[in-house]
Amino acid sequence: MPPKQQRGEATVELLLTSALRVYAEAGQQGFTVSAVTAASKVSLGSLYHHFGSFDGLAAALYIRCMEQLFDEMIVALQRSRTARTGVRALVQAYLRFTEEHRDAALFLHASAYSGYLAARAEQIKAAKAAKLAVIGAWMQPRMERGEILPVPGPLVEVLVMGPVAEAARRWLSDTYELDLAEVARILPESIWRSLRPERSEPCGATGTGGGGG
Amino acid sequence: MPPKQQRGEATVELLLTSALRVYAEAGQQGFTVSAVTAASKVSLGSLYHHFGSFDGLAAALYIRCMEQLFDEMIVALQRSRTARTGVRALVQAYLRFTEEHRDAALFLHASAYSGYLAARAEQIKAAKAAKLAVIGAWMQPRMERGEILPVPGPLVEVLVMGPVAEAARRWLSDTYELDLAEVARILPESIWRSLRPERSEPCGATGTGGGGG
DNA sequence: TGTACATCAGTGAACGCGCGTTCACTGATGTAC
DNA sequence: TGTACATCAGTGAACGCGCGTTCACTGATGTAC
Repeated sequence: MPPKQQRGEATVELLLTSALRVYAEAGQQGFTVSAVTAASKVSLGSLYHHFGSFDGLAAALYIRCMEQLFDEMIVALQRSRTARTGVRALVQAYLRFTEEHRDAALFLHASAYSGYLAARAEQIKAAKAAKLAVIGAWMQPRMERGEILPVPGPLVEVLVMGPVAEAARRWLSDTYELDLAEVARILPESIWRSLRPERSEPCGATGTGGGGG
Repeated sequence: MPPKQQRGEATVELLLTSALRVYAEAGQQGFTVSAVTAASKVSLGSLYHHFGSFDGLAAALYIRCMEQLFDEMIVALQRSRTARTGVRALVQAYLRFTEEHRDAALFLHASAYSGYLAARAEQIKAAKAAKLAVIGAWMQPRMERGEILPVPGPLVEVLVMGPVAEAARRWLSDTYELDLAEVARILPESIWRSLRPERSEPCGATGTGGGGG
């Protein structure tokens, strides 16, 4: 249900932005229709006109944040040539997004099991798959060329996204003191170490077999 | 507020067990006081007598599951001698717990941002810190001996728990097809590769300049 | 250009439901003498 | 051992609140002739 008039677009934008702010400021428990209408000054009926339900709004917000994160990772990835620089770029893009869009990152992490996504799980899965396919297309030839350890596909994702996501979660939670700049310095290479092929030469040599670019 | 009579203990146990089942079967949205009292056949007043509030019950359940997971990891860790076998044991214990106590693992992951823990954040943090201290005590001398890459403390946690947690989340979500047995075969060594010191052999020198201790 | 009409966008009072919580109470258990 | 009393454990009807949602409506925009 995309809006068909300009003012509709503006209202949708205002609602999503306000919803994210409400979530960031009031948390899961304070994330309610009335809080969003109060924060946005948009009327209740207008919210329902555009999103059909509160879950609908939440799902739309989730998809928007998710695609934004993926798009930034994809841009970073496609600037890279070797497997190593690609993996490092993915990790750095994720961390940069987390820092620059704290509220969106928090919403993404916190929504994972939140129930309001359950009804639209298929839609969300499809949106995610579309973005993952782009990343997969970049990775696949490099895996085939042996620039990445021959590990089953899903495990590559686990090894890359696992540590970054965990670092992001901890930074977002305030409970742990985590210096994101330090994480950005160390983590990309640490993650790459878990993925790079073992050295086959006697010793030294080009390491990743890359050198290119 | 620990129960002072045996039948009290039994009721508490029954409530926690039922709550976990309710969560597993009905999800976040179906996780309500009335669902728990219905499932456990314990009266509402009795629930409040023991836990004070519904959040109190949820927090108690969270702590119980969390400590169970940590305890299994700690047992596995303390059977190990080298840094490598220790890290592998931690990872494997986590995966085993996930498979054997699916409901508890799900509850742990899903509760992370759930709001009902917010009020007791301090208590939970303390309980977690107590367990982490045990793991830390095991790790520290080995880090000092250079058996683990000299990476800042919190990042070791991120590198170990990140991929395991991500794999667990994916297995729990049913959305991805992930063979937990395969994960258990590959992940421990992959994670170890991100933590082990670089080979210091013939040509490479000590790499990070660590060695110390 | 003016008018008529359809559709889109926005409004806000009202509603019903189910949630977490309270409370006055009964029954069981433990303990003191 | 028996009795009296305090505390713990358990009960379930009742309550109030705030949630998501509905709906009859007005106003704005776009379009056809």
